[in-house]
Amino acid sequence: MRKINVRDFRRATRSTAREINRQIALNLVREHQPISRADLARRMDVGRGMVTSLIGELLEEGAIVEGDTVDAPRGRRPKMLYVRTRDRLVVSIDVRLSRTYLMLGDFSGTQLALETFETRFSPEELLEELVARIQRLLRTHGSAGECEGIGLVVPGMVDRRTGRVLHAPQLGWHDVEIRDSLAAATGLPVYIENAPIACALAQMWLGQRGGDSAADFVYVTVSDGVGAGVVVNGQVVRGHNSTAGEFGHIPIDPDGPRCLCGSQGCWETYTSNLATLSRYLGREMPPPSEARTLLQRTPLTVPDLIQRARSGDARALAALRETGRYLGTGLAVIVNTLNPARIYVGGEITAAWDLVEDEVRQAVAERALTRATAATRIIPQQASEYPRLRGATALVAAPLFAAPQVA
Amino acid sequence: MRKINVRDFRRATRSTAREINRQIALNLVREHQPISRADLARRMDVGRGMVTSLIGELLEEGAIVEGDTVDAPRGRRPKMLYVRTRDRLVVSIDVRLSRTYLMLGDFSGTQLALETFETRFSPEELLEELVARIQRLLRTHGSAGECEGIGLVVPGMVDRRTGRVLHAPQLGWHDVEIRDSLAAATGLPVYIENAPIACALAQMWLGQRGGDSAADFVYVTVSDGVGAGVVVNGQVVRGHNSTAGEFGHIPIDPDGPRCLCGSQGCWETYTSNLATLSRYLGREMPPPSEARTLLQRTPLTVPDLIQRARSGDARALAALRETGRYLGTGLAVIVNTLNPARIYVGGEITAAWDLVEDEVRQAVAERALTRATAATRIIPQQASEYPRLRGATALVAAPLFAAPQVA
DNA sequence: CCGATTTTGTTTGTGCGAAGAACAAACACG
DNA sequence: CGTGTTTGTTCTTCGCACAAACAAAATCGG
Repeated sequence: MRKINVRDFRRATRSTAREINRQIALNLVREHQPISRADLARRMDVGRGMVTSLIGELLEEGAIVEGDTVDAPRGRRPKMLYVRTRDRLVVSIDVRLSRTYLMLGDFSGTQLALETFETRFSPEELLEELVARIQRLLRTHGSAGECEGIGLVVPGMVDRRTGRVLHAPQLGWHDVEIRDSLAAATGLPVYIENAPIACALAQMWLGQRGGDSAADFVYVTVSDGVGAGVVVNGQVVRGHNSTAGEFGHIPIDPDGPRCLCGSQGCWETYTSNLATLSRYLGREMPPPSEARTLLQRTPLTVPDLIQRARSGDARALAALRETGRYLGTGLAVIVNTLNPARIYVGGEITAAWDLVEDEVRQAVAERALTRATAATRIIPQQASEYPRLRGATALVAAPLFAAPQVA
Repeated sequence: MRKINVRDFRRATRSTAREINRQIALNLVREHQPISRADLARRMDVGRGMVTSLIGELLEEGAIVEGDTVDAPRGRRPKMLYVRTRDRLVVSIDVRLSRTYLMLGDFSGTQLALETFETRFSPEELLEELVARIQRLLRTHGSAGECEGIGLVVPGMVDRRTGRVLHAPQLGWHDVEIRDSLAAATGLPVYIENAPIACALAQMWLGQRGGDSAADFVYVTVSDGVGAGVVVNGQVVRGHNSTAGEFGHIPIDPDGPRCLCGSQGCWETYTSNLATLSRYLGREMPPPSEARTLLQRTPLTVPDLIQRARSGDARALAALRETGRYLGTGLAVIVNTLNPARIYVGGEITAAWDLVEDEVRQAVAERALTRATAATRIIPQQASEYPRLRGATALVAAPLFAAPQVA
């Protein structure tokens, strides 16, 4: 039950019904491919005639392709339909504190090429490096298809309308323009988004097919900072100023460690990678001013810590478990306030999920208000799946499959 | 950018475009009434012919009414259009811990009759009492119009599909069926919802016209418990198990007072009415087991406390201010995680808003992550406006104005 | 006072696309 | 090789957006 925005609505025109049905057909193909026209007609509850007409348009504009005819028990054998993905390329970029990842993939998220380089903190230098590498990638792999766009994921808040990076503390960026410059330099459409939201989009659009793609879920990223991408009613929550999802700074303990945000005892100060490492090293969470440099210089990483825990280092295990417990405490807040169908967790700690899962679950269960919410599925996503790069891909691919905006 | 749910979609049919445009026209009338057909055509960017046809249908089914012709500087004088509200009645019911409120009003929320009685905690007895009173109300005021439905607001979680009250601690209800019984006994459609969500709906649908009805806001109710109704992208957030919005139990201090929920230091234990009163009385927050009875027996109420504060009782003022500060701490969580355009606050404490506003604002500003979010408008809604009863009215009225579900 | 002008509201054709029926194609089976 | 079955196409009907012409009701200017 949505309210119509009387200041910004989209009236139905002659072609609106067609647009709606076209997108439904496209999404049904995406979800059930390979699928025949007749099957599609049954699923959409329309005559086969209309499907022929819809599919005809989709074929013409190259959104889907016709595959081979396939065997059937009786009657004429159907020609199968597929979403065209293989020759539609996407450049996916993940800018992180340490390194920047650059991937060339296709619409389904399949990786064709992957390279990384040390992140330039100056937006101009980063732009220059990116443009050069993108052009080289596209020259090298140009035969594989046409590039439909660039997805750019940054660790910070992004204004979706203007494309400006409002605030990215890890990069030291404030109100930085990069989307339009990159688009101008490459001649390709560029989509920019903050990391947790992009990860949520990837889950929504590139999650396993037939997999119960929930309309209500949260993707929590735990790494240098802690953030979340929230999906409600099948839509990403961006908020009024594009800054929704900042769960990293919910208070856990008013007397807790100082946080970069200026407050004390934020969730982040208990569950970020730095927090976990500090716990292991037996020191206090370092003061915010030293945190960033320390993070870049320290030889020990969370994967190292997990390695040690697995090798029998009891203190490493304890440090991870405690992070798990605090992680659960924060997740309980999400569970109670948003009641998502599931929570996906991304970040280095997921590599140790078998070690910390019990702690996380228990902490959630302790604070969850109902039995149903206490049982909320919490699903780790391994870093080896490159969730942020998949998110960047989703940024480009998703708009072509989204429901048309109506009313 | 919404994802189409391939398991539950609504295909566009011949009449879909008409439905969409009909609802848009209806909502434009609602927002800009009195409005002429010609003006409507300009706002919708269509020919006047189509508006004539749309309005013809809406008039026929009684959704809108034609008013008098009105003066114009030049040309033919337009006939003004209005949403039909005066002779469309709604029974609004607000079940609270102490008393139950019963209102007969019209579609615009205008009150025709209001009565209250002591809440029966037994669902059967409550149902009986409600049915008797509703029938009497409708007999007495039957001449004013026809009743279109009953809106029922309860202090607890409600499953919207089944209409069952999942959990209402204040009433001691667990998985109670009342919607269908009430519908069967009265022959009227009954809509049931939990209080904060209903208040949010009222804000969305019955908020002042021309008032910037935001698509992203949160309605926080502070009274015996603390809850919230969250609106994102113009839609209420109910969550996967209809339990979203339970902000009352976000942790503020792990060493804080025990809470009814079994945890410690929940927001509720610092900002509920009981918390404020306990603070004034100089005692610890009472243990959960005694809380409910104490709350019903204590002679002192929050309005009393506000009265004392205004009369110069410094300790009363301090207690209220501290509640304000904690209120702000919790609101900051909402501001950072959901980034709403505004937050509405309802509950007894709003009567002292001038006394506590500074504390609230400051606490929010301290923890808000950006300047924009720190400036999030926080708007008190006085209890004298009966927000929950207005919410009950909105439950009945809103579905008739909602955007048609498409794709 | 009467025609020109302006604005509102209705009516009337036209074309897009859903709805459904009829038809053609492709295959299995006896 | 006919018959039945399923897929895919074509064709007709009808609702509704779209646009233009038309009728109605007011002001204005001579």
